[in-house]
Amino acid sequence: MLSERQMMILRAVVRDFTNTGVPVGSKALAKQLPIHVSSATIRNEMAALEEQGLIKKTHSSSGRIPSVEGYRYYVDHLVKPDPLRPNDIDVIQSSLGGDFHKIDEIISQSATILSNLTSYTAFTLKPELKDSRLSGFRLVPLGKRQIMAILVTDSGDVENQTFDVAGDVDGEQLEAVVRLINDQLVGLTLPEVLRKLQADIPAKIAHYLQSPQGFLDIFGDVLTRAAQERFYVGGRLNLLNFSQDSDVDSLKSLYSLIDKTDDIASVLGQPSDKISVRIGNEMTNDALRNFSLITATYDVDQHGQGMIAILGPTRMPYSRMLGIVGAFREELAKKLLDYYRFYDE
Amino acid sequence: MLSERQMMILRAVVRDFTNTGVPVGSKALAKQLPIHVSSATIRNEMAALEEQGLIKKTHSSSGRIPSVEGYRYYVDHLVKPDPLRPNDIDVIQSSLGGDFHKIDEIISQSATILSNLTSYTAFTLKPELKDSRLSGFRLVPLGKRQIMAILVTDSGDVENQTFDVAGDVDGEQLEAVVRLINDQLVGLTLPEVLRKLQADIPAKIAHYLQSPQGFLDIFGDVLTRAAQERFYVGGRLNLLNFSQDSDVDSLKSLYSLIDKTDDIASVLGQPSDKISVRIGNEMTNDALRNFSLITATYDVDQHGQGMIAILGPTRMPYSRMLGIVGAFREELAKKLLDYYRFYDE
DNA sequence: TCTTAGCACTTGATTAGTTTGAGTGCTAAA
DNA sequence: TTTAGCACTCAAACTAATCAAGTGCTAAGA
Repeated sequence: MLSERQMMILRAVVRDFTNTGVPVGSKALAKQLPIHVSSATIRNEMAALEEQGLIKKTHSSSGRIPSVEGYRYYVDHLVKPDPLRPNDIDVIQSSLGGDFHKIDEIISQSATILSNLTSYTAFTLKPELKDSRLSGFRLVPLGKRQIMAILVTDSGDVENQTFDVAGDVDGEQLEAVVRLINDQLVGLTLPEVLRKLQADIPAKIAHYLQSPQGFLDIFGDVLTRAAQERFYVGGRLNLLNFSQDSDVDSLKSLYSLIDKTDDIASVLGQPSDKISVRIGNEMTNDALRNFSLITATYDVDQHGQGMIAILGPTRMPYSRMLGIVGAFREELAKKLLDYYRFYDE
Repeated sequence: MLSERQMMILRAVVRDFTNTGVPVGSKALAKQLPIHVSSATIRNEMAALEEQGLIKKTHSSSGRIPSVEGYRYYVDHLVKPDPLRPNDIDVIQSSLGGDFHKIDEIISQSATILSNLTSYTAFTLKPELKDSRLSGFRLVPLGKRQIMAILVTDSGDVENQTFDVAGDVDGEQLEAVVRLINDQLVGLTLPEVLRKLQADIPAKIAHYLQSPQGFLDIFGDVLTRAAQERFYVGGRLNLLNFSQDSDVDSLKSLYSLIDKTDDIASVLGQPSDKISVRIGNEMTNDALRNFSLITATYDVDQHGQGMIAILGPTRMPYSRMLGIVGAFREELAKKLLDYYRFYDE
C-alpha cells in the first residue's frame, strides 16, 4: 500500500524519467514537488518505494528509475491521459479528412498518422467480423495465358492473385470449377473452406480439370492470405531511434517479428475494450524487452472491431501516448462509420 | 601507369582490406606477396600508389586502405570474378528449382537468394519491354458495392485495385466505359494513355457516368502503378550490419531511399550489358557514400531485359560478388526462358 | 514519531598522462 | 634499385586523478 506522498513521488519519478531519460535523484525531486519536504525525506520515501520494487537504482549511488512494476503501478493507478494538443487535432483532422475509396486506405493511413503523432511505430488492423465467410470466388481470364483468381469474403475483404496457365484454357471448364466452388463453399467460414479444400473438393474438381493440383495451389494460396489478419505498420524506421548502443541483433529480430504476418496476433494479444498497456518483459517476446506496447480496439457497430497499437520504448511518456491512442480510436471509428454509411447508403 | 609490381601490391591491399577491414601495412604485405622483396621496397611502392591517389592512410603512420579510385582501378583492371562455391550452386539450384506460377514469384525469390548468397541487400527487376502498352482494362463487380479495376499490359504486367462505389452500379454504364477505354486506348504506351487520360477522355466518359471523377481517379491510380517499375528487395535488414557507429540518420535516409519506388531507377542507373560496379561517392546520392552497388542486366530474348543488383559496403569482396552476380544473371535468364517456354508452349 | 541537516561513502564520467605496437619516411650503404 | 636501420607518429589501451551527483545513515530537532 502506498501513501499519498509515495504516489506523488512515484508519479514524479516516472514523469521525470520518461521526459529526460536521466535517473532522478532526491534533490531534484524535492525542488519540484508541490509539497515542501527535504531531500532526506524524499530519500526515505524512495527507499520505501524501492523496497516495494517500484523503482530501482542503476548503480549503488545513482538516482532512481522506475522498474517495470513501477510503470505498471503508474499506468494502472496514477496516470491521467493528456488531452490532445491543438496541433495533433489538426494533424488527425487533415490526414483523415480526405476522400477514400477503400477501407484499407483509411487503415493504412491511420498507421502513418499514429506514428507521426507519437514518433514511435504504429500498427493498425481493420475492423473484422469474428468469422468472416466466403462470399464469392472468381476466375477472370486476362490475356492469352493469364488468369486472375479473386476471392471475396462477406466482410468485404478481397484477395486476388494472378497466375500463368499452360496450354489453352477451356472457358467452360473454368466456369464449371468456379460454379462448383461457389455452390459448395460459399457461406462457410474460411477455416472450414480450408478444411474442405483438403478433403472432398479435390476429387470433385478432378471431374473438370485434368491437372487440378495447380488450381488447388492457387486457391489455397488466396484463401490462406484472406484468412490471415492484415495489418499496417507506420513509422517502422522509428525503431532505429531506440536501438541502444546499436544492438543490431535485437533490432533485426524486432523487425522480423514485425514483418512476419502470422505473429502479429500473438504480439498484439487479445482484444479488450479498455486500452491496454504492456510493459517490457510483461510481453513474452524477448525482442520486446525494452519496449512497451499500447493497444486499443475500436468498434464500428455491426462492421466489427478493429485495433490500433503503438510500440515504443519502455520509457515513453504514457500520459501523452494514452491521450493520443484514446482520442484516435474515437476519430477512426467515427470516420469509418461515415465511410460505411456513405457506401451502404 | 602502374608497374606489374604495383598492380600486384594494389591487388593485395584491396583483397586484404576487404577481407579483414584492417588497414594493411608494408610488413604484412612483404610476407604475403609471391615475389620476395623487403618491406622497405613495398613502402616505396606504396608511396608511389598513394601519390597516384589509389590508396591512402587513415592517419599519418597507419597502414594503407584503398581509395575510391583504388577500388575503381582494381575493379576495372585487376579483379577476376571468383567461381561459385559448390554450396552457392546448391543454394541457387534448389531455390530456383521449384515450380512457379508467376514471373513475380521468381523475381522476388531471386532477390532473396541473392541477399542470402551475399549477405548484403539485393534488388531485382523483372524483364521489361522498353515501352509496354496497354492491352486490356476491366471492371469486375465483386459484391454489392465493390468493384475491381484490372489493367493488363502487353508485357504481361497486371495491376489491380479494389474500390467501393456509392449507390447502385449500372452494369451497362460500366460496360460502356470499359468498352470506351479499350477502344480508344489499347495499344498505346502507358505514358500516352496517361496523357490522354488528362486530355480528351474525361469528356467522353461524362456521357456514360454522372460522376466520372471517381472513376478517373481509380483508373489513373492503377495506371501510374502499372507504369512504375516494380522491384523486389531482399535482405533489407542486412543494411543494419554496416551502419557504422549506429548512425541512425544516414541509415534512415538509406531505407527511405530503398522504399521509395520512384527513386530506384535513379539509384540503379542506366542498364548496360556489362556488369557495372559503382563505388561510394561515384553515386551521387549521399546516403550511399559508404556503399557500393553492383548491377547487371539479364536478357530473356524477346521478353525484354531485367536487372539484378546488390548493395553492400564499399569494402566488399568484389571478386566473390562479381562471381555471384555474373553466375546468377545467367541462371535467372535460363530459368525465365524455361518458364516462358513452358507457358508460351 | 516524523523530519531534516550533515557527513562519509559510492559510482560513472571526464580528463590527462603513459605505454605499447604497428607502421611510416628517410638516409645511407650494398 | 634494393634494403637495413632508425627516428618519428599515431591510435588504442590502460592508469590515475578529479568531479559531480547521489545515496544511506546518524543524531538532533519539532
